[in-house]
Amino acid sequence: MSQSDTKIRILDAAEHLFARHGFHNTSMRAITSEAEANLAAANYHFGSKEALLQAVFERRLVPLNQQRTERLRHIVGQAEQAGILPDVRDLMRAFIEPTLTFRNQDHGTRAFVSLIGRSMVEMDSTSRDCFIPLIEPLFKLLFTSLQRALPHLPPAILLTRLQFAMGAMGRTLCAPDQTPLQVDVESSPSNSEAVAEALIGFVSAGLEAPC
Amino acid sequence: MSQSDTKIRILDAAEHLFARHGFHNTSMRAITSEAEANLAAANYHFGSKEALLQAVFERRLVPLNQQRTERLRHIVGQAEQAGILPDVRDLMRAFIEPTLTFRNQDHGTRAFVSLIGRSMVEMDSTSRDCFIPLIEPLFKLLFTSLQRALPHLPPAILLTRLQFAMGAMGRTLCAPDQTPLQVDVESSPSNSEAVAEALIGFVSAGLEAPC
DNA sequence: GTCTATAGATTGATAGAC
DNA sequence: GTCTATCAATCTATAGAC
Repeated sequence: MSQSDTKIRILDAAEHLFARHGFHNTSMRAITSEAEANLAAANYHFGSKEALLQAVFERRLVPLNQQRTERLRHIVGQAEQAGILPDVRDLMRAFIEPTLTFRNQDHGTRAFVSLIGRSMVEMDSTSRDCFIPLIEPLFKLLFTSLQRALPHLPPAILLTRLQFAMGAMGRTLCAPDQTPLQVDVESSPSNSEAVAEALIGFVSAGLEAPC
Repeated sequence: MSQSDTKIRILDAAEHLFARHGFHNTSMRAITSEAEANLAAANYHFGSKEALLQAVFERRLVPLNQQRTERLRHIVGQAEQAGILPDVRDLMRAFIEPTLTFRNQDHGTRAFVSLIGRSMVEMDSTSRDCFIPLIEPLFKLLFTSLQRALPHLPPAILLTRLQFAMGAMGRTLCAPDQTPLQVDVESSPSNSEAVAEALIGFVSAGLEAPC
């Protein structure tokens, strides 16, 4: 075959292991082993470990971010047409919800969303060098859209609050099921939709808080 | 000398490098090099790399958490005595503020606070095994205190929201100066106090949001 | 495109002299 | 307690047969 599915199996395995253990704590051998492929094949297809990470990001993040961009533009456009301010909750939902919907597609996208969450909160330079260029235009669009929704809020304050929101969101995407700090509680919202709605409500309230 | 300061220099270097590059991306050689100590000396004093991480956590986190515990207990006690509900902002300030105050003491504590932030958001199992047992009792106290402040809120919802707050806080402690996703903005709140107040306002608004 | 074999560097940890 | 020297394991990446 001209395009072997080995390449895809390696991408899937890398996605899974980078998400679970992080970039530096995942070896090429672990990836090719899980992919049932050869170590040399991975370097043949991708060139290096870092280039493999880049490929993992690009495969899914480009279409996902396009979807989010369109939703944001639509909300801002509709509000402009109606002569009203865009709604903070609508904007944050446009940014957050596609990620969670994406998450529920299959095991691959599920792992990918964890990787996104990890990349949003980690400081690791390798991951950030791959991730930030792919997310920055969308982040700027979100920022300017929120400026329209909250015209009274100083931009510097908005930016600071948006960083808080990214922290809350990143941690949630990274480990949505598990409760990292356990507390005895009957039941926590298990399904993604409930967590997403709770997150949207939380960050919207924080963004809209009085100054 | 019976207790060489080599041990302390190694602790300081490990604290700094673990905070900046993470556990797995920091080598024992990098630590001993920065500490101007010998590789074998580090293993002599601490036994292993993981035990060194444990020692880094314990040195500062135990007194810091004791201070936070006392502040939380004081707020709950005062409210109880006055026959009113404790205030969410006061509770979150008691949890967050000592960390930032601690941060401004010297370069060592500054690096340590970054490490705490990193540990709050990362999934890495090694760091978590060392960190979680040290923070869990305090986290449970914060949770029960917030339950008193927000008696109408279902515990499961409160727990979910508290996880969001931990994400926002962890990311802030991890990288308070730098703006990971750059946006052109005149000036963002540079000093720790302003960021801390913004964070307290953000998470309190999120916790108090209607259900 | 896929494999074996291996180069070349780096890792955590330890033995043993002083 | 501190050092040199080194072990054994692991890592990324590549050369070369098929």
